[in-house]
Amino acid sequence: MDSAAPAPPEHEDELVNRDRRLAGASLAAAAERYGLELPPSSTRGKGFAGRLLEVALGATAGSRAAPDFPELGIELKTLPVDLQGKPRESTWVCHCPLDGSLPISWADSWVRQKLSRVLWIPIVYDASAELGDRRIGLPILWSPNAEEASMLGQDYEALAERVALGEADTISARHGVALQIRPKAADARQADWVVGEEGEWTLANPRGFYLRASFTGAMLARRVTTGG
DNA sequence: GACTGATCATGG
DNA sequence: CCATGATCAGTC
Repeated sequence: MDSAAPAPPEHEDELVNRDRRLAGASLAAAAERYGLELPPSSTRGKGFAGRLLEVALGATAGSRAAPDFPELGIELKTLPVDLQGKPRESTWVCHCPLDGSLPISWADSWVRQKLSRVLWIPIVYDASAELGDRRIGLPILWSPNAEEASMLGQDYEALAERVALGEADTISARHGVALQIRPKAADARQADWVVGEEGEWTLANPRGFYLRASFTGAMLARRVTTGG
């Protein structure tokens, strides 16, 4: 049942206030409130927190390639953190095409668009917590400041250059200070046709862009300790 | 404990 | 199948 799901928020304030009312709730409690079944384990529940918050906050984009709140231009991201508020994981941003269609410049990139305005919702838990015991934290509405945009842009353009040179095979998660490229697929057997170093077509594992935990951690620390 | 590569679920 | 949503789990 999704009868408890609200209509899309019309203003940023409304969106943020909705999450403030959810803050402190466990995922189990929030799931019950919105009529979602709690997955039987965290392994089977990857992505559950994100889908739950989409329902709870009235996101509309579903699985389409659009912001979660198209009218507000806001992307919703849950961010798993430990009890000290430190990110436990990197953050998925978007697919990284290896077929020659990836924009070379940061200004034209989908990564920049996706990250231009993000509502971060911390999911707070320690290592022993079951999925349902993880708690929803206070939201942070974020846009990259000059320093953050500069870091992201430099990483992006360095990575995009490697992709453009057909060095897909040599791209690993080791590159990039804030932004990295990692495998992103149902399993390692999945493959896409990509342009190789000699311009030939070869198969490679699908990749995506991720934000390193060190980057989101610094972002959170700045926003929390300075008040915004 | 951090980090990378691998993997799980849902919907169109 | 491909996009969305991420976290797991082995290795460094």
